[in-house]
Amino acid sequence: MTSESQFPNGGPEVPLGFEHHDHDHCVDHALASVEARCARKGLRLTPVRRKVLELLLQEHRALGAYAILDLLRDAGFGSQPPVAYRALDFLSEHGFVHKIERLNAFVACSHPGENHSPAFMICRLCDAVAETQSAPAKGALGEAARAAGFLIERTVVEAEGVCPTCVVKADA
Amino acid sequence: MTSESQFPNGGPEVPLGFEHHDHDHCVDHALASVEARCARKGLRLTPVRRKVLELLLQEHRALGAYAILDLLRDAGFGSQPPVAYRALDFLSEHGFVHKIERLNAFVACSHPGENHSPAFMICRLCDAVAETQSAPAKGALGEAARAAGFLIERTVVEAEGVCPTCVVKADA
DNA sequence: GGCCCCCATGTGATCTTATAACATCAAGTC
DNA sequence: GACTTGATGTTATAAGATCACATGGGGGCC
Repeated sequence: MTSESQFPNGGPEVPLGFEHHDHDHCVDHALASVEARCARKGLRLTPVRRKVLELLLQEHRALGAYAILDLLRDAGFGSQPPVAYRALDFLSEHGFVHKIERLNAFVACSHPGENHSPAFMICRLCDAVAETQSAPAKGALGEAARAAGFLIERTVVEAEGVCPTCVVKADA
Repeated sequence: MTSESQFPNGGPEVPLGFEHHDHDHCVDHALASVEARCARKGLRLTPVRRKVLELLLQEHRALGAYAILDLLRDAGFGSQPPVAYRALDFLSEHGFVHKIERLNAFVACSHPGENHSPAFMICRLCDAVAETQSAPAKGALGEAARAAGFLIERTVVEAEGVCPTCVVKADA
């Protein structure tokens, strides 16, 4: 089931960053990096948590919690919602995955550093998601917050639109 | 039920804009303004739609679709989810209400103009929501989008944190 | 007037997403 | 070896959203 569910939106040609890359390498690299960070910070990257991260890295797109749960079941883990949600809670609490609020779905973090306020570009045609950086506190929003006395702790920044690949397709 | 459900998060003192104001006046004004805009654009502000907008203006905070549905039922309208969702679809399509993705909830638009990309500040302690403007396409996000060839059509910008009132309370 | 079409509304059923509550279990501490 | 803590597993249920189909009201048209 894993394999035929992998690219429901038209093929692998528009992965997370809107570009091709050496995927196996990037998965391994990301996993290793997260393992190292967990070791350093004394976090327990247990089998379920590691598997969820690995699945998200492998699929390289936003997955709903229940899609993840299906994959977990296939991999021999528990198959009840809390299993997936707890792993996702842990991973997103520590910045290893992000929730895409607009899609009620999750992606592996594709950004190197630790502290970052991610921003996402979501293609409404193929559902591809790319992560980038934002600095919302620096713009109009930050100004409004300061003026109002509002303390920003976290920001959700998601742009919806059309990814480069789908722009080309639409023109054709 | 309408009245006791009105301020479940600690009282009316921190409404939409984190500040006091003449609420009756602001509701009437907003309703009239939306009516005028609908008339001008040939949009049908039907009784259900008008009621939903009025409820959101009156409560002056983010309400979930089912909370709205309860209020609609109390007001004698249909009580099945599509009733609320259809009205909300209409209202948000035309920018009269906004969905807060982070809360799966809806607020009446508190911004005058027609074309705007709203941004929100959400207090995690009292759930108050304030609307402001953002220009996400101008900052780091816009730059990344241009570089990637991504066409931004719409943005979700939501800041989570602590509102001025709750900052004071927390200090005390 | 009578007909038709469009759009909005109402309703039942269903689907998706998320959490509550409680039992078990393994690792670490004293 | 008993005790605590955090992770996992399972059942049940809450909360959010949509599908499919029936009804009904208001224009335009003849």
